[in-house]
Amino acid sequence: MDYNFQDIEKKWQQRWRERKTYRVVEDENKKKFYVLNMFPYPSGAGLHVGHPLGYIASDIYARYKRQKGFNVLNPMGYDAYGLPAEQYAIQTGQHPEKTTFQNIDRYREQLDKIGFSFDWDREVRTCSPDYYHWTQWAFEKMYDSFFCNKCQKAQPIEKLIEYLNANGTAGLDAAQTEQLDITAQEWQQMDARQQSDVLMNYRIAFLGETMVNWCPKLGTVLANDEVVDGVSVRGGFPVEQKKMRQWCLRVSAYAQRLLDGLDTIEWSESIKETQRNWIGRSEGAEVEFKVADSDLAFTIFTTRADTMFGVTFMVLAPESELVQKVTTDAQREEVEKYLAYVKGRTERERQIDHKITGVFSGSYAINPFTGEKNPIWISEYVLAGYGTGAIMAVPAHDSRDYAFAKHFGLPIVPLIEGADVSEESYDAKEGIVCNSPAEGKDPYCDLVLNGLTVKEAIQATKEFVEKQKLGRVKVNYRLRDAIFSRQRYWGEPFPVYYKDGVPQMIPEDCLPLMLPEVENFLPTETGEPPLGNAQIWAWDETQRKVVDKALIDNKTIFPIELYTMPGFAGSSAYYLRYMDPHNDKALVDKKVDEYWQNVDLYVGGSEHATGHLIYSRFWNKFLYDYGYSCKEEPFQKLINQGMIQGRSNFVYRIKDSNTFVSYGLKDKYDTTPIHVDVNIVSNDVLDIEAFKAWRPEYADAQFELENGNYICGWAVEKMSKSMFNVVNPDYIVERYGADTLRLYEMFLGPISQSKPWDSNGIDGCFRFLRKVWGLFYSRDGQLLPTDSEPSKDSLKSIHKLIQKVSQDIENFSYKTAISAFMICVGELAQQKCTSKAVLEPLVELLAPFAPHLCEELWEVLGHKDSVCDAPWPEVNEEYLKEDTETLSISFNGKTRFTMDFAPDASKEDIEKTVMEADSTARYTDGKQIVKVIVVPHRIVNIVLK
RNA sequence: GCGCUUGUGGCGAAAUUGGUAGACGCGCCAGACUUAGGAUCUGGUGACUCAGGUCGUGUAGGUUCGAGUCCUAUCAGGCGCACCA
Repeated sequence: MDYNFQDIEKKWQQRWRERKTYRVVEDENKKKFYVLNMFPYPSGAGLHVGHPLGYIASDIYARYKRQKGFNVLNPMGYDAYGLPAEQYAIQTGQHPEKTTFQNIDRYREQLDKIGFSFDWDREVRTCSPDYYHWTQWAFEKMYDSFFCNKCQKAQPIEKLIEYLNANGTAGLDAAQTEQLDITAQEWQQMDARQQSDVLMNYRIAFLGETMVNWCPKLGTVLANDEVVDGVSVRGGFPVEQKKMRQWCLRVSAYAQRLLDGLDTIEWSESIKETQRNWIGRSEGAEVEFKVADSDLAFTIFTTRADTMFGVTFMVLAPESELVQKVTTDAQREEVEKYLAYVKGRTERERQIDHKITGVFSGSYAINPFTGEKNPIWISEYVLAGYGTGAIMAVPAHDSRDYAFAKHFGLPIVPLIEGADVSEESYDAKEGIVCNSPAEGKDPYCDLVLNGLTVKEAIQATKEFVEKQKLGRVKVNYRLRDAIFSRQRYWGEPFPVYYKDGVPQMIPEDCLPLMLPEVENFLPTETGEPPLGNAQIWAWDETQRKVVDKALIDNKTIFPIELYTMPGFAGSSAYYLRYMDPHNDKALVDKKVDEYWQNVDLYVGGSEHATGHLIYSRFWNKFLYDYGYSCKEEPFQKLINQGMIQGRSNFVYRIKDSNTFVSYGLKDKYDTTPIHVDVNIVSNDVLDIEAFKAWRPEYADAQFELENGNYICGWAVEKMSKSMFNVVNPDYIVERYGADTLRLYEMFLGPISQSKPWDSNGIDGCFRFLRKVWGLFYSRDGQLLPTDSEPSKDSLKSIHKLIQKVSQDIENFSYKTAISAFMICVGELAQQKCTSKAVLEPLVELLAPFAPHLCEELWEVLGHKDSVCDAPWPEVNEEYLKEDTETLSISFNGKTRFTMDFAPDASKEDIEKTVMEADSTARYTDGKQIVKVIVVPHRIVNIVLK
């Protein structure tokens, strides 16, 4: 009987649905295991074979863990807010919700065909109100919090208010936008609006006047990780810098904890490193410089405190507020000209060409270490957003300062013994310091650095700075606060209304604030975001509900926020919601959260390293501070699946003709390569009839063949519609079955590596499953399994397999596990094994990989329950033992001969026997054996003299 | 520039603490069965070769009885950050 995968798969998918095989409930008697995939954005194109890669990998692991006796949570849902649906809505007027739901249905249909063990009762959609209820709730919590630097955690804003009432900002150590200096009395005398502004400076979700990445084409702001090379990731439109009042999240407050947490989780080194880079911690010192002949002073940040004596000029960022203050009248005209030039340069231009530009301000700063006057320059090479927006320039030991100094003819003073700075700066942080003043010689300070190493000098200078109160030791981070507003329709609305311009949160018990209906998804004529088109969009404080905005009276009825939240809002805590998706009292019940804890295994692409994977760690840490999440890190182990690229096929048309030549003959003619749909090519052989039918213009095409076949050329490219290289999983499922697809995707190569989709090997996986089938049914449909005693050989084969597969799954080496299956099944077939005692563990082991087939075979073996609850077989070492062990005897790294030993022969026995063996002399040219080394893997090495 | 990472047959790739390099699959070759087929099954398949062997894991050294694996240098590809002081 043939392996009829179509019937089998249909049958079991239906049973799983009916029996709710994959439903999971909290069970205190079982250990939990939480497996999660990054949930997909349901795009209109549907799934291609790249999408399920990670899902299959995690599904195998989930099923394995379940058989191991764990209570496994393996949920799936949709990241349903997103730009494409909105763009489509703008073009067609179709509501994004409709498009999104259609796409979700399509995804679901495709996913169901692959046989995943998802618990669909736990599905979440970020766009559904009972989900975004908790996104809004978290936002309100962040609004009502500040970050205490001393205790390194979020605290209720009331605590801050209490503190301000008692002390003002004196001694306050909280994460803040800018340093404020307010006395308790001043605070108490402020009106509501002023107090609101002060609190904004500390809130974790806050309104900030910040430079944002504004994308005019998309009509919205973008987060830093949504901009690459000065253009938007989505669409590739130019992005410019613009100052806007925006909602922001104080992610930077958590920089240190985000960094420290990396040491506690099992992620790949490369992705941890990417996050460390993005956080960009640097230790240094802030030093205050006074401006000569004025009351002004400013602070610079440096990581090279040891170079204080090599400062020859200062540089301010053009955007710095100090620029106007330090510019002298004589220089004003030139400075203004320069500022205008900088303003005209786009972010992109600044990133691409690093032109050396700048202007002298006319003022001088006094080096607190030497009393020397250093000219203050203004240049775009100093960034406003990093450190203090001002630097001390040490041209001898910083290449950028060096280039600037050379360009403008400023002095260069080397400070390290033997450093030659005539051609380039000496940037390395090593060597012995010189040129600092000798002891007692300097009227300004008695710091002696000469003779110290750079590292020692940095330390000594930092201590000196702290002691003399010239500044302070400071840690700086590159990580910026996240901009949290988007000028779009299709996103979570902010639960915020404005009373006299002061933001107010909609009461927690009135959430969710539902996304209003609009007629038009474009910005309004007055330039408001799309929500400006909503008519029913005002908050009535007395009725506590949303009302028509015509009623706004600014007494009890107020306008609601028009911005919506960005894409990462909904994806930042979804893993918590899966634990308790139908709870309408809390994001997740405390008890339930304590059961599931956090995600044990998270699978997804590495492209989210500086986006989602930072934001959700931040979000979770915030919730953790309040005890809403019981684990500080959301994702314990992370596996990054590689991207599946497309493998395009080409046909070669002779120029100005309708004749196509096979790949091997193309060089004989002048040909043009043309992309051909990979779905009508198999093993690079073109299906000529299908090709003729593909496009009307090819209907009467002529072909020049090689050995009777038309061979296509190929190339690895991005999988995309325009290259005709998109392989749809439905097609593979139809032709080979879901189990073959699952097996083959895992057989393609290591999960974490990017690789092209290449259907050339899929037959091998299909053949393997058919061989498995062949162990159960003979060709004429007879059932083969019997209760007979298994042979020693077959027991050995299967126990070897148990050992190997168990190890490989734990290491995510699915490919080698499948190889082991192939070997074992080959051996069992050869042994004509029919014993249930062997076939049963085989089915148990294979079930995570090929669940449909194994359910069927499990039933064939007489079981009534589902194979997912079958126990994971245990290896019995007894069966693995050999009767005799053949040892290879080698010297000089080569095997020379072999000898047989009992498997439990001792090392000494082996040494003795080899030493005395007659055959030895034949191979050793009469040389004497001086040493016999017994090593694992049946190898004995002898040393000759 | 800094950081991370990967280099093994025609291809995708295996290889426990250093221990028979190339498992397994694809492709290719040969054979079987066949009223040629993109079917199935069996065997072979790193390269040279005087047929005994020799050489082979990007390159060059080193440690070792023994190196894909460890060390040093170097080359090439991929990814991330990048005027971050």
